Amino acid sequence: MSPEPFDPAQGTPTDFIREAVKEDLKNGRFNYVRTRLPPEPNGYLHIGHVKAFMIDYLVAKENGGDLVLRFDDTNPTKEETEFVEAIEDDARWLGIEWSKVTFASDYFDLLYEWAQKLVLAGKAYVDDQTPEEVSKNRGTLTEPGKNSPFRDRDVEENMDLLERMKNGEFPNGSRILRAKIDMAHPNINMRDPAMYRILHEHHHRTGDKWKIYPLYDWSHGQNDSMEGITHSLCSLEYEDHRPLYEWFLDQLDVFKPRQIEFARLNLNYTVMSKRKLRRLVEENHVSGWDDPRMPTLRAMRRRGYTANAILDFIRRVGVAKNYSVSDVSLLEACVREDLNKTSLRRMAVIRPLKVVIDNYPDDLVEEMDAVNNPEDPNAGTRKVPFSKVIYIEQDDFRETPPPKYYRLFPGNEVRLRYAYFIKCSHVVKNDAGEVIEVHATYDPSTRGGDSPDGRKVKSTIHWVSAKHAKEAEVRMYDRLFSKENPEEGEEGFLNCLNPNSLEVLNGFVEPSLATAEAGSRFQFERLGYFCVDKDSTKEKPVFNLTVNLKDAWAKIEKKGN
RNA sequence: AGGGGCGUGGUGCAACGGCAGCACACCAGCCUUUGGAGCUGUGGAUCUUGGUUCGAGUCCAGGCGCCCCUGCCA
Repeated sequence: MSPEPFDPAQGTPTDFIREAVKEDLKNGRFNYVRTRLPPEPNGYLHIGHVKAFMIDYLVAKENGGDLVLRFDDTNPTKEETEFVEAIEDDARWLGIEWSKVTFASDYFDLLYEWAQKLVLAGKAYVDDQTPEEVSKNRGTLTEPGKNSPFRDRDVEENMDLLERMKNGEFPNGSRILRAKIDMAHPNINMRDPAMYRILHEHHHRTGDKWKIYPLYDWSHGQNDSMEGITHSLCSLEYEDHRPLYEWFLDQLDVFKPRQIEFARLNLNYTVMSKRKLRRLVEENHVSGWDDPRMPTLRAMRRRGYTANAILDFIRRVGVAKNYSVSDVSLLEACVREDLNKTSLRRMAVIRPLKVVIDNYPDDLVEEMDAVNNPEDPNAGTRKVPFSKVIYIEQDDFRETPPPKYYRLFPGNEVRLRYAYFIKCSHVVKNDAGEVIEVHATYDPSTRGGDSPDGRKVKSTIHWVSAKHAKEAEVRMYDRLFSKENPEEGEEGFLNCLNPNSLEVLNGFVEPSLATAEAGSRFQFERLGYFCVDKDSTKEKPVFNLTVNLKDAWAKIEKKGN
């Protein structure tokens, strides 16, 4: 019943990173493998992170190495403890294992000593230029920068100034510590990059101890070295930073990990940047970080996605250096494949239409045997009550059937799943001319769904007994954006929100669903996979659409038009 | 324009000088007590030009296109 645990060794294709790591082991560059997960604790994990996480985790695991979960908390103005917990929780849910949890801030003291070493060696200096001057003197893509007038300060003065920066003697922004490299370097990251900035801010771990905080370039590689990370795997935009990563380590003459870059995950019909996701939440386009339409792990969990399905998707997407945008339909296919094997089937009618079976006894109730999961015989069967008045799906009835429509219409016979053949006799309409009630007759000899005379029907439809059904709220989700690439344009993504991304329906579910617990998953036959939401109550269960079933009829109908 | 990368069906990824393949999507059919699932099949790609080679997606040279880089963000 429970999904099989994810086996990294199974079917994980090789890629250029795995090959590079193997090569490093073979030629002795390293004799073990250790990677690191470097989330910044300033937001929730989204599916894009999963790709990076799995590369880090599996590369370590496949080579008998380990993974360090290191929070990159070098910027106290943006980071919060709340996210640390959430990130760990999501990562655990994915099945990722790490040997220890660390923080960049654990190394602030040692990192400061290393900075002093560089100052002493004449490789770093305190710059008093304003941020504007620093920026202006950096030059442009095509023009070299200009040396700072403070670049040639002597070592003693630099040491003194750095210490006083640390002690909080100077205001924010008044000075920075910079590496002394080359202001004319064609790679702008090498034009005397900043190492420390002054920030009189409270830090979620170190409190008020520090008045200066390291920048990413100065922190990350040094932390990698301190932790004995062999392979620092990151996304493409850090390729330009690799020369700097290596420069610091070379100057320091310390253990030197290897940085390798790969293309991050992008998904169509989705935005992935933290800033944009935050706007969706803050401007109430969604109900929160765990709104099931969001690409965050919290949201996907709530929606009913399994870790297995997400991991399978990541595996199938692969790893390369091409900028790429993956198709959400692949993700959906992975979810269907996983859920198809494991989900219990239930009947639910989400857009109800009343059907009265005129020749069925008024007070009779029969218990029909229904299969729980045709993909899994061990899932057994259950009883579903049947009676004279039932609900069927509005889509399953047409007064005038279009071509190729096999479902119920006047004069046509269909099978009620696990129950009887019924034939539509007539309809009842309201003043507006809408069909509000369908009348039918049943064939008592077809109990269970087969006719003794061998008569066939072309369609089987699902139903619930009106008398026994439980009312339920069903939240139907669709893509949050109506454009394949909502990211293009700054404001663009808010202009292409799909107005129909959430539709709340009130339907009826079979009685066995009345007590389903939050988080449990079912297939509603012929509709899709659904997950019980945390908003569910005993009085009114709430179901989230995880993903719909493939709908062949919808395709036929669409083509007809 | 300077630097760093990347160009293989619609999408994502393979092919490591030797028959361009896989998955999803698409299309057609079979089967079906889910128009689900499953099964079978079709179509469709090496950015371009030249070179090396018996043989080039792969190696070389030029061109073209796309992405990233001028935070005291990561």
